[in-house]
Amino acid sequence: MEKYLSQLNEAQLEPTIQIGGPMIIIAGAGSGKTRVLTYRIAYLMHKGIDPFNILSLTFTNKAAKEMKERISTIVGSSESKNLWMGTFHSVFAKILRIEADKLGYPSNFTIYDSQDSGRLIASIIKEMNLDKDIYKYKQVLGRISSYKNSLITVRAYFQNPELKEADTMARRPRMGDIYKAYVERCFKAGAMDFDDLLLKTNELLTRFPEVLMKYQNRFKYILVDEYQDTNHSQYLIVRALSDKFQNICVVGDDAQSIYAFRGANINNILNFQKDYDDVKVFRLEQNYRSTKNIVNAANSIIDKNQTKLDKVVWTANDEGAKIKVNRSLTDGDEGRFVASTIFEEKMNNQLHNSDFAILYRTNAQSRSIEDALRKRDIPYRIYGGTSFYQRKEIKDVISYLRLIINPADEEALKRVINFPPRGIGQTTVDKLIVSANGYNRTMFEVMKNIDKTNVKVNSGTKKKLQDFVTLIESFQVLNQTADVFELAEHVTRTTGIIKEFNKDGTPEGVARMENIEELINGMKDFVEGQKEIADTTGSLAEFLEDVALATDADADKGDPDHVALMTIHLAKGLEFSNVFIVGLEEDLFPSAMSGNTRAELEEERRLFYVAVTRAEKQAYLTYALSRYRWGKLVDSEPSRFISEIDEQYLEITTPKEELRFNPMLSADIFGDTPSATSKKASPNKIRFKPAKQAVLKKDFKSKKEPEKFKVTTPKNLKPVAKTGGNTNLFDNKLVAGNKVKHLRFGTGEVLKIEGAGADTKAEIKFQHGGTKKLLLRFAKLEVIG
DNA sequence: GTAGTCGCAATTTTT
DNA sequence: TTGCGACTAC
Repeated sequence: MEKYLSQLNEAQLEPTIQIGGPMIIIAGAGSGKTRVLTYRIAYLMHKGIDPFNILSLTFTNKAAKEMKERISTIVGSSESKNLWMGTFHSVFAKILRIEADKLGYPSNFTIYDSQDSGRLIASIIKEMNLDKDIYKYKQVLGRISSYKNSLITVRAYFQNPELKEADTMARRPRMGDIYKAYVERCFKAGAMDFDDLLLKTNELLTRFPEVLMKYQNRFKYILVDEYQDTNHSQYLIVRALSDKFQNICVVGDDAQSIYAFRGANINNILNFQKDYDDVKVFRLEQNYRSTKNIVNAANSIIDKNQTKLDKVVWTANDEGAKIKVNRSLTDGDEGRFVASTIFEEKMNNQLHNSDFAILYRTNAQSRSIEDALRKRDIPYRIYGGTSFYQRKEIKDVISYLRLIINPADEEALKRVINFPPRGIGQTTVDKLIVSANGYNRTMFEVMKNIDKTNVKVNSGTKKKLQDFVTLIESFQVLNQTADVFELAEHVTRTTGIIKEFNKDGTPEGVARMENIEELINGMKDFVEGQKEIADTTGSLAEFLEDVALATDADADKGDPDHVALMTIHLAKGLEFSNVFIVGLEEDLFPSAMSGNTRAELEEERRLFYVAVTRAEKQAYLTYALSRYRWGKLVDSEPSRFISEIDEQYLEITTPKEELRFNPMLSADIFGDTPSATSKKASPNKIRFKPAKQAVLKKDFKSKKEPEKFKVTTPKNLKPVAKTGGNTNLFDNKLVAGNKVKHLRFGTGEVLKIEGAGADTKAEIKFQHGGTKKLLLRFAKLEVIG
């Protein structure tokens, strides 16, 4: 143990060996807080505290797993195995299963993911005959989620006229009714959504003092990581559990609070000292991760925020390289810039793919980056997005398994009752739902007792329904003896899922098959893995719980040497040698949705801070002048965040090719002139338009746009039919065989056209100067025959 | 009841 | 651009 403690600096050591009492560790980015947390837990155990009495709550399952592994190398795995470690959701799901009967739930309750919740809400809105344009299911879901996170139950909702009034003002007077129906349907289906896992835990601890006492006595020592991202519901759980012994240690960084949108309350960390008596406060301010340039640049960003704790992050590391800022014409160019930079850096400095990460604000941005990486044969992996377990085919298989465990699970039932198609259509399903609601029974029960109900279906359909019930029941029997792997294989075969995806030889079908195979292989690993863990049985129920709470950040498979692509949110807690932060444009980052309040903008700024502080050695900021958004090319302007960084930490780079090929530059859209002399005169300046002018400017621009493109497309270039009414201005096409004249390369013949839209290229054989591929939107081509 | 086509809305971020 | 829901034709 001494050996480990000696690795810590003094600021780290103090909180590590502080055993009892409430304490807060305010840990700057890269200050080694994970190390402090792990060593602290190891130290507690070293001091004789039973791991059964330690609860450690982390932000992701992956973080928990890694921490557990590190602890087991210090104290041995037989000890560390008994630690309670995981996300709020996974830890309390386990506890809720144990205590489920107290709340009237079955212990095998299903966990609805957001997709299940969304579908159920959409279905309720439809059943209530409400206008789906006013009651958008996503907004309704968000609203319900925030009620739950604030512990506003259905009853509390109806007792508080203000809430109802607020929803009525928002033109959604029936919100409370939807909420009520949703909660009832979840309960009837034996299902909890993500928010329920916290809400019901609170209910459990408040309604049953003896249960509270039991867990207070069990969790004598509680640690919470990423405390700045806890919501009210989580806050109350922590408070309740730590109330007796007050051995509560929270770790966090207010500057990295980026989850307010899902209810995280930054005040939890800001007010921690008021919540407990004699709070010991520790600060970790030395950054071990990044260069001086990066740390200082990040500090200059976060300085712009008003709401923050007092803290100065510093580093003893090298000065390092400046942050490179790159401007591109389009998102496609941005991708190419990133790919070619990675390519060159790898060559020049013997770096690995895994030394690079590309971070973006929204998942939709990954596409253009992917395209460019693929063209350069750079292996990459996308984290997040539609995760593996969200894929249709996977959810279908999982839904069968969920039904085996819990036939009341309505969302699972609706997914697979007619998949693969077995002649049970929407009409029949609707009848079942109506009947089930009428009898206050589950759909499955209605199907099973169809003769005793008022459901009117023809005899053929009745037979089909009964067959389906029998099918599921036969699986349930098999589940008594078979393990997860065997069961899943049986299910996919007998239901015809395999056949369904195999029958069309389409690439999609093949890909889906492969995904299902991967799932089943994963089950095999799960079965094997569980055998080694003492207190688990490797049951289907456990597998499903893992799946329900798995995040894509948890998965770690495939070739480890890849470039990582992910949203900034997902990157929190990670570090990479070289980091690209792409899409630094107004209305994208900061997001257009966040522009209204100071608080929202500050959260965006913290997000930017998180992004920059991921980099160890080199950070790149990129932005494009125009970008495809929902299929249309729209103009963008540089993010205000770039200009908020102190200029001395930046290096502005603009590739030479852009100057050469880019007629847009000569259109003087920056207010710069493109001449070499003026470039020299202000090499490191980006001109920023004041944000306030943004709206005006957009109007102005949209009128000017056609003008701009005349520059790129000479008048006598024959326009070919444009697609739809879509204003895709790049669609003027050449055809192979055209004779063209290029300003620099002279005359030539078009050999072929490839690509589409903004990426349309022409391969042209010039009379002098050989064959070249030119991007049409850059090349000044004149058709001469 | 099914399958195929069409039109429209969507993009923040996730346990 | 994609994906989903609604509509239509068998």
